[in-house]
Amino acid sequence: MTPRTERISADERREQILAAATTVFGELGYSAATTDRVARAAGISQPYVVRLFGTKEQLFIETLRRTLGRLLAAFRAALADADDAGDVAADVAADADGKAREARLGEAYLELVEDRGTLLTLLHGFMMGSDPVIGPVARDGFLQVFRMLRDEAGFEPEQIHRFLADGMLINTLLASGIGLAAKGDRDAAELMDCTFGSHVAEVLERASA
Amino acid sequence: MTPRTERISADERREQILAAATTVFGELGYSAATTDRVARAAGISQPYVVRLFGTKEQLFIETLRRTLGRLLAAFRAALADADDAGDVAADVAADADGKAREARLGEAYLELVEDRGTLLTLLHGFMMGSDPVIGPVARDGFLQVFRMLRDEAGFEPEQIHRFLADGMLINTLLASGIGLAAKGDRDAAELMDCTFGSHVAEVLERASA
DNA sequence: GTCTATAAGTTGATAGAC
DNA sequence: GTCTATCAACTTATAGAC
Repeated sequence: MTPRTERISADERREQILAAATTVFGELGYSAATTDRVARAAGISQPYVVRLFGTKEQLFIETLRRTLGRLLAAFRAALADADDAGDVAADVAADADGKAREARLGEAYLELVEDRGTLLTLLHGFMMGSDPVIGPVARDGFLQVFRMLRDEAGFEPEQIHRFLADGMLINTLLASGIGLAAKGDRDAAELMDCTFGSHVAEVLERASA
Repeated sequence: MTPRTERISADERREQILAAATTVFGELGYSAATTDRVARAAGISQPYVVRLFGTKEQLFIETLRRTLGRLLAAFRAALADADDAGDVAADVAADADGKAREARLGEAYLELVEDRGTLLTLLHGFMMGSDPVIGPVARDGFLQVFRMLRDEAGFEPEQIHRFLADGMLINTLLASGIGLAAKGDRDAAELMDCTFGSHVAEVLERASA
């Protein structure tokens, strides 16, 4: 007889819960999200979620850390790709090289963004700067991204500025649902088109769904 | 004998509550904020807040609308100033004129941002795009800003893009508390400096406090 | 115009069984 | 490794007095 819930290792279960938590926290934010929603999204009981992570706060922190880790990993993978491609034309000007890396990282970001929960969890984390325990985690993550852009991607200050600013605008358009609204609203469509080309606009529309 | 709470007109009281709500919603977000916190910030009882606004959701919507209205009003005032100044040199190239307006609006935004609650309330609103009743209000507000930049400020598409992107980055740096952290953290200071000049960085530091 | 009292619902967390 | 039962705290909203 199949048990109601399959017994799997604690590590697998934790990962499963963190994935579910990313969706739930992303959709509802930290305080509107409930451990019960996370539990049901993971297909287990609410007390078991608490048992495994101690507190809701701890669950969010681990979810946030995991998401930040994935973001950095995706960027690093994109950089590695960019380096490979760069070998072919190793002599191109450093400036063009920087642009190429920027494009690669941008693409990597868009791919991540297609998972709505991932990015919204990050955003919600950044919004909680005044929380004494979550705030430092979020800031630390942001600074890690900054250092990566500066030290590993070799971005110029102005490049960093633009990259981060565009990322935040994408986040906002996504979170507010303007990406989706663009289908039916003329101004929204024009806004999407003028802030980012039609390419990005399409990705955001898909991601909004 | 002075009554516990001074009796004032309902309109005055509503405005007072909305101001308090802006601070509380900004600091805690929609769902972590309680009607009790708002009441205490306004110096009245919790049931009275509910009595005047019907529901917490309605209170937030009115708070959000008021904040969006103030944002637009501040931008329009800045544009009026810019036009006055422009008269003196009415013959300058349209391009330079656009830049001047951009600078004015940027300054106006920074002034607003100095009230932490105002901007964070907006941000929280934008994050609630998937809420069936709050989402539309937030999107509508965003689009109003877009139309104002396009039709009243006469911004070029790329100008709109940059203006919005920079605004969102400022919001994030503020909300996450990196602006404040810059005082003690070398990387945070460099981040602030490289994304925005030292002028803006100083304002953001003040606003973070 | 404003309060006190309180009902009713939700949610995080604990205890203990299997 | 996972569940059921359940408590305690909190929060929105209502009723009714002043």
